[in-house]
Amino acid sequence: MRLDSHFYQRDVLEVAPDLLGKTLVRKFESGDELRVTITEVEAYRGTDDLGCHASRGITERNRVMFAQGGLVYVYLIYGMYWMFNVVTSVETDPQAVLVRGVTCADGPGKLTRLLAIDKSFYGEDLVTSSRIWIEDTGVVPSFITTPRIGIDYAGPYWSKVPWRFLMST
DNA sequence: GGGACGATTGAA
DNA sequence: TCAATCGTCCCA
Repeated sequence: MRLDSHFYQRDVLEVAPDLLGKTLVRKFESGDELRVTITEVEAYRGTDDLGCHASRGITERNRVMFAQGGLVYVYLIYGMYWMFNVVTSVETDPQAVLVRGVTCADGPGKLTRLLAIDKSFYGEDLVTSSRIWIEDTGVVPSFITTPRIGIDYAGPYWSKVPWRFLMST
């Protein structure tokens, strides 16, 4: 069953771990569906979080983070990889979950390549989209947490907050 | 208008 | 350890 807006419009620290074990579905124009299980995510939370793109205020790139939960936030990194994020919480509260890993693709850049996700998905609504959405599976996997990856620039506190969630079963 | 820099990856 | 590669952001 497809996750609805209530699932997404909660605090990112609740949504992020809840996304583990869920099924990310990508439906192509050909009609083929690629279904993968989310295994690794990271939470980015508000303007105080120096690791979060929203920490420097609203910009052209991050504006969708300030919209309601359930929308897709996609951006290009290192000039070659698209990062797939799920916006959470409510309007004006900028939060997002970076999906870092799924079954069949063990990295954020690899999974967007596998699922053919690019800038055209910016602002896509996971609640109503016909080409990408997330389904509940009824499975509640156990998980572990670690600091987030690749954000040393965020300083000693924010670079070490244990907001990376990894499925452990 | 110009320069620095990534929420990464894969090869040396 | 290091290059690839370019849109975004910030300063001038």
